[in-house]
Amino acid sequence: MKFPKPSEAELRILHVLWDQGPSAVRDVLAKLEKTTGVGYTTILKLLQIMLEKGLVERDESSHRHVYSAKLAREDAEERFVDDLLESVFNGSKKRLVLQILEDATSSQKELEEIRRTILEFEKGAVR
Amino acid sequence: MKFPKPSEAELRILHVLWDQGPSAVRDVLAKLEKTTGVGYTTILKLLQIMLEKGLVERDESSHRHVYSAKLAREDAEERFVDDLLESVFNGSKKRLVLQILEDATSSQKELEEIRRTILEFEKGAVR
DNA sequence: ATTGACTTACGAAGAACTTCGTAGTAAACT
DNA sequence: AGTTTACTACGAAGTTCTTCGTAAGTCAAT
Repeated sequence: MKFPKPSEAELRILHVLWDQGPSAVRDVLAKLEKTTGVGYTTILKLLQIMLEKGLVERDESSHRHVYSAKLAREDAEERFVDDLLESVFNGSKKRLVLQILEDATSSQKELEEIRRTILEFEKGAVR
Repeated sequence: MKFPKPSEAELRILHVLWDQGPSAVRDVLAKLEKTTGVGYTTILKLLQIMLEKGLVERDESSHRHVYSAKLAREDAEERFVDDLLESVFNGSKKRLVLQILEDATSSQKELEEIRRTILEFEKGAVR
């Protein structure tokens, strides 16, 4: 277990770093202040904490520090999925997938998309 | 949004109530003390808090209170999946399913199981 | 009826998370 | 150069979560 699980607020910041690439505090704030209403120093503090945890790294060569995600999107996704599987579905991927399919908000279009995804995956991923 | 999202410890207790049905504190403890090493009053306190939140209800007719889950397993599963979709996968079920398939711990057997699950679902669920 | 075991209620402490205010420092601008 | 603006660092407060200790109530069995 290399990385700690990012908290909700940390995850919001990681999304920005994944989407925009290396960013200064103000760049992250620009993306989050509308949706979260959070202040500048909050983002700063969170990034500092994330730095300590190893979730991000920073470039201090200029006065305006630039942060980038050290935890890859894929790895974070896998970590969250594994945790959900363990804590909610007793490790059963089958039951998790079924729950996704049965989700009240599932549209016909989504279902078709998921079906195609699985077909393509099986075609490409021979193990 | 009727129910608050159960915390980790609350979820562990809900699993016991889902599996065993209505249970007293001691019954829950019996199932959890080996795995979590947690004490009696911890379970008691958690159940009291869960009662306040509406996650469980209790029968006080006897001195030994009996708790039962008010939040259904299905509803909890849906809630957790929806939250994960929102917070990690930007609402994309396709990407979540893909992540499950790509999960490092996926065995051939599991993949086959998931494929069958989807086929069966599509057969049964015409919309 | 006293003791002992079991139970509930309550408070409190420690940890993690989230947020912000304040102070100090660097950069930019007139 | 002096002032304004932008940035970092740090501390602290409020919240939730998890845990347990202690006190008080109930019940059964001697």
